[in-house]
Amino acid sequence: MAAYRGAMGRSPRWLDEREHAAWRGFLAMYTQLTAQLAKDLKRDAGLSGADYSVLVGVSEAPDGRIRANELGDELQWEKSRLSRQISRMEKRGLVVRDTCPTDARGSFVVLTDLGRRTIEQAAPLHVEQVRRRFVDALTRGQLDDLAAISRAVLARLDDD
Amino acid sequence: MAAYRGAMGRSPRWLDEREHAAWRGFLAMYTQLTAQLAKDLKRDAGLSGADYSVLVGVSEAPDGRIRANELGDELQWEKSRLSRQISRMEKRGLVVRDTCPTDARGSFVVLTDLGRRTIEQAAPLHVEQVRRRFVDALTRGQLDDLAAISRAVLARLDDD
DNA sequence: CGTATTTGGTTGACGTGTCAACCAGCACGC
DNA sequence: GCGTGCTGGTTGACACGTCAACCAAATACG
Repeated sequence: MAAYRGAMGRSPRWLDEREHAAWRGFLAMYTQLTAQLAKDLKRDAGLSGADYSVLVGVSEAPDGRIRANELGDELQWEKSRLSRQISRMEKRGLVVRDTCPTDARGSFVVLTDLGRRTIEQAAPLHVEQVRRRFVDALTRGQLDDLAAISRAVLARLDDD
Repeated sequence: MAAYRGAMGRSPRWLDEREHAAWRGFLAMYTQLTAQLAKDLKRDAGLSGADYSVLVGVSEAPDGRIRANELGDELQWEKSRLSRQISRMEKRGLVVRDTCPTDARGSFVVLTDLGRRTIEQAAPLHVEQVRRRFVDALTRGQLDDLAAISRAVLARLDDD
């Protein structure tokens, strides 16, 4: 979603220099930052970002078990997305599915030993990379600025 | 790439509250913002974000023609990604490929009439949505803050 | 109670992205 | 000129995501 500067007939309010710099910079920064972090994570722990998110979600739940349902809410993922991701991770032995005794439709996602070892090894490395590539590049003030910016945009999205 | 708060043995420097808020907020904001903009774009113009970027890149080039090569550099895309994207767009009649007279290996991507009509219709609508959902949610100061933050992170990435 | 609706989850079809292998053509050095 | 390597691009295999259709179990409600 790059910007467009071509000809147009009486267009709406175009982006001025300041707005354009913010928007393009933001997009480029996110894209490159997450691409680099994904590479780091793959190299250091053999995980994709999706793998990592799921392992974090499951490992934080009591006993390393969580209803697929809840995990989906927490990650804000569509159910089909979660289902496919869990299938892939199950094949690799990181998690297993378990039936839910109180709701026959539902299922639990359960961390395996391998899954736990994997996330416990991956998490500190990942955090270190986030720090190196993101947190440490910014001042405390900038971190607060960014948090405020994020809140403002999210609030706007919620309004609509 | 959510954060991890589980147990760990003498981990590296964990993220404190401020850092965590900035990082999680940033990720959530980007994810939701771009998801919404993608929906807008699909609904308003039948385009994906990738379609839009390509159409912008091609339409800005003289005569609506650009070397695949250059387009890839501009978008920072891998060549295989661009190749597949162009194939899909060619099927839909938005662009066509053309051979390059001065380098038999190379090819041009050329905007069709449909492609031009499409981007000229889509661009103002898209910009309006970016304004609504992003630019107008922030103050001028915040736009400048975000641009500075982006520069800082990108500079850090470049160093490594 | 019995039917209607909602909820939890899987799957098929397909769009999209990456990596590695591959091929052809250019460019450089001797 | 002619290897040798670099560049431009495509493709196969696979990871990942969405949408819509589907199924079964739970729940709501007359």
